[in-house]
Amino acid sequence: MNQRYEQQMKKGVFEMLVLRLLESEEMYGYQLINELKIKSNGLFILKEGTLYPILYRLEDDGMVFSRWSQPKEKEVSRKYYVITESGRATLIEMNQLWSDFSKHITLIMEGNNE
Amino acid sequence: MNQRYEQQMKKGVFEMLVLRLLESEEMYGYQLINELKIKSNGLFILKEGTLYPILYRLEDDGMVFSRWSQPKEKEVSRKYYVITESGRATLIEMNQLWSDFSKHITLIMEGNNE
DNA sequence: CATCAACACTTAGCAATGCTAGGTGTTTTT
DNA sequence: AAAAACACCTAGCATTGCTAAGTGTTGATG
Repeated sequence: MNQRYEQQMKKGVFEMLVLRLLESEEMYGYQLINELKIKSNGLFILKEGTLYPILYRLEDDGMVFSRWSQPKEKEVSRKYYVITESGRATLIEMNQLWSDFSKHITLIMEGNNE
Repeated sequence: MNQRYEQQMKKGVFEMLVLRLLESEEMYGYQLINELKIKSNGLFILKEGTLYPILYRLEDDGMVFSRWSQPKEKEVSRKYYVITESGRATLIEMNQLWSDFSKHITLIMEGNNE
């Protein structure tokens, strides 16, 4: 099938998923990509050129804030992202919205051919 | 919540939903907008500027073809869209993909905070 | 019967977002 | 020493939904 459709379906949930991962614990960019890949069983593989702009947007919107780690000898400095109260509140709403959507979509897709 | 997130979530399933409606019976543009609105309980309201480009894309991709109705006296001519074999096959794949996505997303969203 | 809403289709141009493809620099593996 | 992996950044492109405009018809409203 056309790869385009697959990509389009994935769009729109990336921000929610990233925020969801950050709800559990603060993470840095590269880590988020790996965690999402693992947790989604390889279904959601974010590209760096996709993730970083998402993080900057979330930060602009006040959903997260970032801090650079203080690396201990022979460690790279990493930029950690931390979810804010506003981010947690938004995540709850996103989750609700998602439940609604998926319920309705499933209904339409499985509906009888009347 | 930011309206942006809502819109983004809806993107990506519009084509699938339109194709699903056309699977039941041929329809014209305006009709599709109303049917989707009713079937989704007002959740998915396609704008004309969104739907028509979708239909043209589906047609370009060979998922549907269109025919103008021969209006009987005092009736407007309407452009009906009919799903093709290729469209039916793609719809099956889209449906499978959607099931996969929603399953994984729900898992991540509901997963324990480990 | 004039006006306005609803029906029905079309499209140019804008905004948002994911990706490509490049860049920088560090650490680990080979 | 070289290559791969880690970690971050970003300009520019492609796709897609929407705004806002246009055309023309039919039906309701006063």
